[in-house]
Amino acid sequence: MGRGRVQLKRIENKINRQVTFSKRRAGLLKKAHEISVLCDAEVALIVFSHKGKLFEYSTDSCMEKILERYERYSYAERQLVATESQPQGNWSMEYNRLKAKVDLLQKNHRHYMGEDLDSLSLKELQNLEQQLDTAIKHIRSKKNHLISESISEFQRKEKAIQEQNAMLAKQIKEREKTVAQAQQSQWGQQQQQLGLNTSTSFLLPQPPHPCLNIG
Amino acid sequence: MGRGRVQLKRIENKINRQVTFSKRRAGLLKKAHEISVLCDAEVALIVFSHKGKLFEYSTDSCMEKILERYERYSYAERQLVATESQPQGNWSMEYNRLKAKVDLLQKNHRHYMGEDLDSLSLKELQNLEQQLDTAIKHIRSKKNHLISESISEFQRKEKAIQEQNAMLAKQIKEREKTVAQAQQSQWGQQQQQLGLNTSTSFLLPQPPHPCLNIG
DNA sequence: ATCTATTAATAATT
DNA sequence: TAATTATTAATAGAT
Repeated sequence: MGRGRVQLKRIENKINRQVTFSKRRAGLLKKAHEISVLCDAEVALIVFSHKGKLFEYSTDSCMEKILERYERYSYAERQLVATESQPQGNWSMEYNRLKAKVDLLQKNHRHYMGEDLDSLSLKELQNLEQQLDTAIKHIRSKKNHLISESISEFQRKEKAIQEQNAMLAKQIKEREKTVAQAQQSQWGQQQQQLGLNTSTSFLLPQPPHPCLNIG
Repeated sequence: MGRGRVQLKRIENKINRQVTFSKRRAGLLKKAHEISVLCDAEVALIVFSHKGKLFEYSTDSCMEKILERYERYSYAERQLVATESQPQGNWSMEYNRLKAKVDLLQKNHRHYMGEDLDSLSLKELQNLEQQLDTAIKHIRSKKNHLISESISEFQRKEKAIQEQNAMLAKQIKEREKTVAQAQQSQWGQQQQQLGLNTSTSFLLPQPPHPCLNIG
């Protein structure tokens, strides 16, 4: 949009760069405001010029609140960056920085517990509600996942145990057979020892049947 | 830019708002990147959707540095305020103690955001769910309280304004009467000045009635 | 998601 | 720095 297209790289001509910066900065701030109003979004925009001058836009002019909200969201990564070493220089400053962080986290935590809500605006309450709603959905989904996992684990175990049972029952049956055969042959031998003809054995009582009922 | 111009006010249609948000968000992030490259500027852009989802852009992906620069630039006071009670003895120990606290709070916070749930047991998840449920109930109750408060505030205001309206209307009517009487008496005087008997005045045309329609 | 008629942004120029 | 203008880019509404 302009006479001729433009390469996405640093404008080397200082004057042009300055002019383009002014124009595009205005456009960017305008668009930030527009999306904020049109789409009911919360926007924070910070621009430092090449020369170090600050320009900013924030929905409802409350940059601080938006930045706090941002920190709440992205603390996880932040911490990884900040958890390296201990401060080399000003202990006092670092200590206070950390203390402020603790205060903020504790305040947030109370809000997440549904406490100390008096200081919050309607908008903030709505944001909080939405956040908690999302969180609770995640938690329920995780919980349900765990539950269904443990159910299928139980089912697996049950099946395995039943199979083991069946195998054991089979083994027992086979052992019975072996025992029966052994007893039978032993009994035959006893008859032989008694000098009786095996052909007449069908007239004699059978050996007792070992009966093990399972389940 | 688009078919028909657009009013700068919240898009009420939910679908349209969502679509416009997607499109404009992409455009905004792109433009932020462009000005950053073309003009060698440092840009931080944070966008929370209506639903609370976060989108961000930052030059060279170092949001932290830019936010710190911002705070240095415009909120130098902040750090000065927090300089009160400090540990007298072992700075290192106190610092680490505080750091541990921050870690714990952040871990909790992530859980309250529905993140990092893998380390939690079923029991812990159930506790968390219950806690959030309670919190959300408090928040909703607070929210509803605020809403009903602002509704009755509006009603009060409406009533007051209506009463004022009625009073103003009454005043205007009285003023009309006064004006009419004044005109009437003026008209009567004119008749007298013309030497006519006032008793015959009923035969003469009445003075025009000044009619001020309101609403 | 993709298309396209339109508006908006802006690069070059004055 | 501020207009103007010729172009390109963004996007609203439609599909």
